[in-house]
Amino acid sequence: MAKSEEQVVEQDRAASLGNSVDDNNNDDSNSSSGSSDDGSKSQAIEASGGKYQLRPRSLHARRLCDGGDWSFQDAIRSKPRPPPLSRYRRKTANARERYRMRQINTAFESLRGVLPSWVCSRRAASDMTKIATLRLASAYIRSLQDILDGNAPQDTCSWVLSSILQDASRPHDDPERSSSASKAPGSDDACAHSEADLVSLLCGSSGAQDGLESLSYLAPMAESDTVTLLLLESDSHRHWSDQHPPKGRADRVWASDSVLRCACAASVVSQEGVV
DNA sequence: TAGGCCATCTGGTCCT
DNA sequence: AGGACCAGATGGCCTA
Repeated sequence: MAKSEEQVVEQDRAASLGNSVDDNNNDDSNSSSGSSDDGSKSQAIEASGGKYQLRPRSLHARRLCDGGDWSFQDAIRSKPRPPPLSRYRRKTANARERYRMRQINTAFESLRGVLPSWVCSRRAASDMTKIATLRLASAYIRSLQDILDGNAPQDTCSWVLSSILQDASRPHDDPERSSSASKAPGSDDACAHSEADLVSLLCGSSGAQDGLESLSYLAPMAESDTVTLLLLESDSHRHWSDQHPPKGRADRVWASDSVLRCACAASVVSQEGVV
């Protein structure tokens, strides 16, 4: 026989009563009840080289750590804890939460779908995490904005574009391309010669706040890989830019894909400390 | 084995 | 009251 909702509520409440405010705190219960308020603050242990911090587990210590100066006891008294949800409502809430998260994941999939393939091409599919997707999309949007605003490094781009276009016209999932990009460069003298030119061009065109900084969180790419990627058969492509000088906004937008690749490469080069 | 990413559960808060 | 949103906790899976 099914339990009545009241019974379930009672059961849940009884279960929750075992959890005081400091439930699941076993380590710092002493500090929260003792006189070590200063110590609780210091319990925000630095971890992972300062990238993140460990917060105290007890609410009391956490309030102190977060800088609140209100009375914890007063807060407890003035705002009684609401009863836990019934089992039915808990289940429905869980289902809603799952649905909400599915929607979020669907949105992430859509976002990955609208990103140009080359933006993600250097990443394995498994590397397109949510945070990576957001960062790439953010960089992509900012770079598009730069192009529309005319802030893109066009001199640089017009030179580099020619070496990019064939790559852009290839199938995006060409395994050879990624392997060639990761291949150890340096065997080609022409590449080695052009590398300095490229770097100087990229450095000269990437000002301190030219928008390329927005790409700084792209996946790190070795300078040698960047140059190898950009200089693939550059001579044969140079003819293209001669025959197709940028005319208007449409052309610029049309070339945005390649311009962005240039911007990404420039960003990566500067990120590698070449500048 | 540590660390990253993810899905899920859960409680708190705010809004309608 | 119930739903939406958020953040913390937890465990599983994968990879270096």
